[in-house]
Amino acid sequence: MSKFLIVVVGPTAIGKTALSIKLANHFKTEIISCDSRQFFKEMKIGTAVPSDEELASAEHHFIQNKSIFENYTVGDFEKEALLKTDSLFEANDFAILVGGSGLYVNAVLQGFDTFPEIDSEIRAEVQHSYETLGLQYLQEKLEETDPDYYSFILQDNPQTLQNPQRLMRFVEVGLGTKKPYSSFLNQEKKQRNFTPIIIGLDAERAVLYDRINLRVDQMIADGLVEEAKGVYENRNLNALQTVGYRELFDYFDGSITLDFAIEEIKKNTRRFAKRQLTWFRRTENVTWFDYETSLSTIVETINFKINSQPN
RNA sequence: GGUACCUUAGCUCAGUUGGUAGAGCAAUGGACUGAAAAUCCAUGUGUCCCUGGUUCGAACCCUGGAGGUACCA
Repeated sequence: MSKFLIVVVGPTAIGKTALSIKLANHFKTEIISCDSRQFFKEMKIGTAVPSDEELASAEHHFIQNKSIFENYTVGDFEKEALLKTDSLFEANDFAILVGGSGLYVNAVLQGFDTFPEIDSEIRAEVQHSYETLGLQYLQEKLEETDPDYYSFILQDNPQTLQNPQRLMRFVEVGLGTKKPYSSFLNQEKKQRNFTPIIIGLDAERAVLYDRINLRVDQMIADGLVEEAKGVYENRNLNALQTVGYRELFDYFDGSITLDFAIEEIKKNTRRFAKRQLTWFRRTENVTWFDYETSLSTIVETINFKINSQPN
């Protein structure tokens, strides 16, 4: 029999954790978390990791297993997550993948082309050049190191030329490998030894936003301010470029009030949820459910999909 | 009850001598292959409180009404 990865996606605060635990219990299997911030053990309250009770009611992986001081990337996650699915599928026909980080879900479902490791000094150098010379430096450097890709972007997706973060990646690969970034793209597709079944959760926008606002208030009540204070001195780390922390850092700086910071956290979480929806809406083969749909309805759909698979 | 002021986008408000309206915030759509809870791009969504009138033409002027705020009773 083939192996099935049941994937639960959707915006933040929609109820993915609760559903994934029910599914794990129903299919008697374990959960792989696919959340780019819940890895970090220093960030517990602000990333809404599952509660102790939730963690006890199903086996979770990739929760609170890293430190913000590690330089953990989506490429690392891809490798580790695939090792985990392999080991789970040795004993089980099912595994659950749950998370709101679209890029990380993609990493598991499709994978990326493989790129050589880029020296951290080159990365820092590109960053520094951008900071001193501006966006134009990155655009020119891309045109120089990868003229084909530059004109492709210019024609196909010109907004990317305004995006320093993406351009820095293209340039650091170009400089670090002495080969064009695009020369690493479109390698042969990697095979996956499982069939994904993707479940999307959504709600009316007003309902979702109410849930977000309530959850932010709950995080504050649970001690998010203290948690953020504890990592304040490391605010420049990648992991801390995160909704819920940056706004509080501004409060610690004295540039905004606590009340304003909380409102900003709510607003930025709403915007984050909207970006997640944009990502998952364009993901193929997602079966969407309202967040209140019963477990039995969802399980029925999953079983139907399993049975309609050609063996 | 009287007097004054107010009523325009989801909110706060601007609106020239009368030519069917625009800012900020909020919001919405999108892109995205190792920072992704990041980063970037695009977008004004309207019974101008209602009614009748003046006018070629009313958010704007006039009548009457409704709601709100302040002060006086």
